[in-house]
Amino acid sequence: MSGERGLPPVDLVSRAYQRIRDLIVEGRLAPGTRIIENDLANHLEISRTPVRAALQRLQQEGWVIGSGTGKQLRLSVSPMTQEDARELFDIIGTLEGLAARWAALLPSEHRADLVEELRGLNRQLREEAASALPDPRRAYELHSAFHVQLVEAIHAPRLRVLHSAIKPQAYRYRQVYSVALIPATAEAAAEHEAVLRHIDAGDPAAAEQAARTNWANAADRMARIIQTWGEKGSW
Amino acid sequence: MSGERGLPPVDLVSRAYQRIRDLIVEGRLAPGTRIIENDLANHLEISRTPVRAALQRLQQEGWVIGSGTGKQLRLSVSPMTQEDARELFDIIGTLEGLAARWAALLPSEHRADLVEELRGLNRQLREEAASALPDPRRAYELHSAFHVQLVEAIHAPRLRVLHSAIKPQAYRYRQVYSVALIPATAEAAAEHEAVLRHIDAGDPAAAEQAARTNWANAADRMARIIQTWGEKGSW
DNA sequence: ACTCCCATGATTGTATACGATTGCGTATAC
DNA sequence: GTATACGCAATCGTATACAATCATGGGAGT
Repeated sequence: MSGERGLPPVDLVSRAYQRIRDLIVEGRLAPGTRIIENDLANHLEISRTPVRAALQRLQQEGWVIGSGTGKQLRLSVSPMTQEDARELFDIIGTLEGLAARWAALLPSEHRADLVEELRGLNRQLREEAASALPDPRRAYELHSAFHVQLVEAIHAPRLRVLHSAIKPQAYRYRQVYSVALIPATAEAAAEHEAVLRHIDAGDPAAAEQAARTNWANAADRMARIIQTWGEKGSW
Repeated sequence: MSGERGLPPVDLVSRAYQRIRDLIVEGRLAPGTRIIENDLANHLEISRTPVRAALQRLQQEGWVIGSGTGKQLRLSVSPMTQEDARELFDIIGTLEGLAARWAALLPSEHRADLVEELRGLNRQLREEAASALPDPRRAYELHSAFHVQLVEAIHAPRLRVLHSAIKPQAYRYRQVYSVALIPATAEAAAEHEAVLRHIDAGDPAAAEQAARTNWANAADRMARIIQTWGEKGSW
């Protein structure tokens, strides 16, 4: 997804951003946890400056939330609620719907290549889910790759930035209930296939609708599962 | 919209963000202009630290763009191009379409209040455009308020944040060609009215479609004007 | 005269230092 | 025993100092 191999030529704030985000996604920084710049800086073995920059970005993207009126604000990890999940999934569905629409408007040659590539990913996803011992991490990677590639394929910088900022937050929810979601992979793959079919046919409206339906269903599946809360992580 | 008349309890980075953004919107920092942290800090009479934080936020929102592979990156004001305008308007239309959809799903009482409030704004907008000496600033404010209030009305924090980050960038284009756009205000107001009618009727699909159409038409109007006036800063 | 190399300046990334504000604990007074 | 006030520790915002890297220009050599 991010694919940043190569440690030296990356500035500390990007790495801090990634690492803190991972801490949150993995649940090691549990929802509601108070965030102290100093502690994070110590944990990451860097100074407060890059941590601060990373935190500001995380705050703007909604990973951490600031309380306290303006001045002396305190940061904490954004809580995970059902309403938030619903809003999140709806927004992503809308954005990806737009991506699917644009994809269906590409020249037919590009469309064919794209559909072929995504069909490959989708097939791998199906196989992984149907295997005897499904690997949640690999399923996650394949699932994520499908959606990322779809947005990546159209040349739309702003949409790409938005999507890359928001979509991982859905995977935060997905991660928590990853085991419970494995059985639903087949449905998801089928929905993916529907999107691809409409893109292949060059039908923008249908492609958009299919993508939105996919995420709406994902929201439903998630809502059904949300019952027990994530436990606190120690780190 | 901004309306932060300088109470002391506002941190420097927020103020720096606002001021730099205003510089960009007003065109005093022209598209393509190279950005030097020190110069900005001197100009704003603060240190580099808050400027840096503000710049990072501006970069993430797409106001400034960073070039240079990873390491030693240089910032410059994002250029204004026709493709960018098109993408921007489409994205905003999609987001506001979602907002309109949700608005149409509100309890009918809330809907009535909302529609009434927005009708008021729309009427003021019409009057301003129809007056003998239209004030572009006031038209801008009213127009902006309409869209902001629509999104504000539904209780959707993430959508609100997204909208507040993206929409002002459309007004950057709008600002540049503000004079040329005045005659189009009547059309815009009519389209607004269509959105309100569908929200009032509680028809989510129609409301969403109307909002998207509004922004699609806005994109067309903008494209026509850019065509004749030329793009700024893409070179 | 042209080219190449080195040095100096400019610009950014990172760390640290300092002042201010806030929340909490404790001690004292009622 | 309880409540309030005072003080200290914790944390954050801002400034400044330092290091690293890149560009640019001038001088020397061919």
